Amino acid sequence: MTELRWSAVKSHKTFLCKLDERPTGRQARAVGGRLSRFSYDDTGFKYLFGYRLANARAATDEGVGLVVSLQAGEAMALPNASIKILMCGRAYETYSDEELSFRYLSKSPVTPLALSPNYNLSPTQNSPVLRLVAGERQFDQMRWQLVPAWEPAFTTKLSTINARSETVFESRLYRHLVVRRRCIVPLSGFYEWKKADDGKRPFKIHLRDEPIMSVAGIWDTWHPGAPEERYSFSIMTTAANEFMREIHDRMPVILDRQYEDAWLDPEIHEQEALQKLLKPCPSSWLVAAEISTLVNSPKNNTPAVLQPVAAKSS
DNA sequence: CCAGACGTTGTT
DNA sequence: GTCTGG
DNA sequence: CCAGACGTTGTT
DNA sequence: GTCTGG
Repeated sequence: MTELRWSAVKSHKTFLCKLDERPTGRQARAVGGRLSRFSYDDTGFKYLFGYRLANARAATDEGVGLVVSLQAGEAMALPNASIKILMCGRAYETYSDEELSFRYLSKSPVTPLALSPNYNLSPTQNSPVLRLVAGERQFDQMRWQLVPAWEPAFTTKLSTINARSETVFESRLYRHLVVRRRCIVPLSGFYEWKKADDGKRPFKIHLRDEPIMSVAGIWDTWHPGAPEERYSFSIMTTAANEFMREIHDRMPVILDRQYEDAWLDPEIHEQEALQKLLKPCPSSWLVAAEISTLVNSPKNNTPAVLQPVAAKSS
């Protein structure tokens, strides 16, 4: 029997351990901790919550998954264990219809988008997106998190809120989109969380000299032509520039205004030409301010989210 | 041929 | 839908 | 990105 | 921990 002591655990939490051998129900029952909510199947496998079942079965080649919950400092004994412990975007849009139209269409809004400020744009929410339709710039509301056309429902389990610019031309999922379906996501700014000893500290990042940044994106149509037709998009990411590296090692691709036309033009297909646009913007374009953790919950959508906290050395 | 992946970020 | 792996 | 859920049987 | 939802 090997004993584990979870001294690092600060509060009640659930862990996934990986065992070389499956504990029997009796042993597992005897070890203490908070095991009252396990269930069993008829082969003696032990589960906590339904989806753990799949994890446990999938792991049989390398060991068996067992989920346990312990209080801080609680110990738990496990049989025959060389135990491995598997413990292992957000943005804001405060511009108006008018500001958006003058910035990108050089005119008043023809078909108003009826925008209201979003201080906490989160994945799966809609955002106005600029693309070229029949040669004309056009805004449409699209869902942030690209849903591939072949998904049976307008949702996906894939992590498609971002697309890595370094590999997007090789990606089975994205490569045909980056060649023909590019778009611009107009953001007032975006948020990043900086890891610190005391947890994650959120920052807002925006352009120093412009109220709106043009973020490179790709979009797709789900069930094209059908009544339930929907649009969705993904934001291109790249390595952090020197400025952003203080906060995070990745950042969105912010386009130079002179390259916006090229990025939107669906007739441009050459990878080399497009790849040149997918670079980190100059550090001098950006400013950042630490904000409160109010931003953490997507439910908080008020101007207070943008309020800087007192300056602090980092 | 069919089955299964297709993605990102961050952490160990 | 399209590609890779078995 | 973060927040929040994550389960069953039987009984009231 | 993993997964889903916003």
